[in-house]
Amino acid sequence: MQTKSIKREAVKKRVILPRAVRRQQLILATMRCISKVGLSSVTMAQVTKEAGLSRGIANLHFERKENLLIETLRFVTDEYNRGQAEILNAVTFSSTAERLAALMAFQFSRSVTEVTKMAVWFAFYGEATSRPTYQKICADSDARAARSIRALFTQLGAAQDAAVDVGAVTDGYIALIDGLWLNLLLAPKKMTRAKAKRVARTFLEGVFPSITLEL
Amino acid sequence: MQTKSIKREAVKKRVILPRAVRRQQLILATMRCISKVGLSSVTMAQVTKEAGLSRGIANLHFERKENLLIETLRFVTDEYNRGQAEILNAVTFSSTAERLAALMAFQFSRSVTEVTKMAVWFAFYGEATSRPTYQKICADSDARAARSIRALFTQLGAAQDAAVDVGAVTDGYIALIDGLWLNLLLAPKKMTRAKAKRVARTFLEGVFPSITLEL
DNA sequence: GTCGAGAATGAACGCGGGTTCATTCTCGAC
DNA sequence: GTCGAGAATGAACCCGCGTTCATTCTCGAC
Repeated sequence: MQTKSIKREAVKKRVILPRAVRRQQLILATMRCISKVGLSSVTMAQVTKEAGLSRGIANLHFERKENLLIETLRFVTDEYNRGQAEILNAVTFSSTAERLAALMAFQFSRSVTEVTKMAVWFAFYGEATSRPTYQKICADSDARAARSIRALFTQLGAAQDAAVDVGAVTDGYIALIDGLWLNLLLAPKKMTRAKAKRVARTFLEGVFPSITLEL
Repeated sequence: MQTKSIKREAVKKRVILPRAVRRQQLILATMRCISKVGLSSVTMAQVTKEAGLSRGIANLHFERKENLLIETLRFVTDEYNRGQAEILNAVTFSSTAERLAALMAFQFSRSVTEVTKMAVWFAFYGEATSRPTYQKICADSDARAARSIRALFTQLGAAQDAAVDVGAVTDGYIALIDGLWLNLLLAPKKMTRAKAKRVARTFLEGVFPSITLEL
């Protein structure tokens, strides 16, 4: 007799999916919401709606809102660190300069500089001062990133004629990238990915005079 | 007969002060609160308590919470821009290099890098993506700062042997300072004001080889 | 002194948001 | 097919926060 299915449009069939899938759906929805309305006014209702799921599901998979936020931050930092590590550990580069060029290309790639990700990144940075958990995640991520970049710069420094303060250059390069990302986010009309790359190159050619960077 | 004043400790006498004073008290209290609990969880109750005033006073002087927050952001950016302009417009410097050194000293002075101020600064940056008003205030402040720094660097560039991409160097310097501030805020144990200054100097000496910066 | 303007107070209100949980639904085991 | 475990739902609850406003207090004008 097909009673229910006749002329019933948009019948929402309940779907059951693995925990990991649900968690990722919610994390991605959270990122979109943060970049849309800001960390300080994201609500659970918005996130679950954005994910196309029911009200209570976030609590089912993350217990508390705070956990969802923390996992979102971790998701973004982990993804970045994986990408960076992939380049810095790859064995396929024929020169250090080439590896460095690849790093910069990655740091200013569309994928990394996507508003959705950078908005999340800086939203949490902005709250890190008052939230030890955020601060720790950010600091750990930064430290990991710094260590491998420092190694790269040590190689580059050894190939120079004059002595280079590798520590200062590493700190400076990382700060420069952070600052450029911030600019990219706050004034996208004034700062572009191409311009940012040129700025970074100018800096590197300044401190490593004998380098040649093809981008 | 002195009825009331005998043995009455902590008698709260109601004090009436000019509007401007009250506003500033509230703004300063807001800054302390933001750096303590974060922009996303500041409450009016906290702010007024921190200011040692009554519950309703913030609404009396600012109407809505949002206005208080906006004025707080403006307060911080204005103060910074006034300080920077003072150095960049001063007529007392005998050389451009000297003026630049003064700028750096200011940018990493105790007063500017105070947690209370930087936490506020980055808290609003973090929300700027989703709040046009914040974004505009930040962008305007940045633009003003950039213009005068660019003028300074144009002078420095003209004194160099080789051609310098002044636009790129200006953008880079500003990004570098922002990034160093962020580091100072997030990892104060790893980055110090002295170290940050050294990093900035390394960068400048790289792009302006013939400069000498005494700090 | 008296009076009025308006600054300051804080109790009370209403709404919006996180969280809970009874209920419904799905799917694999048997 | 039947059953049970547990995934998913969303209405309901409750608390906390921004905002309001009747009331109190201060101070300058006269």
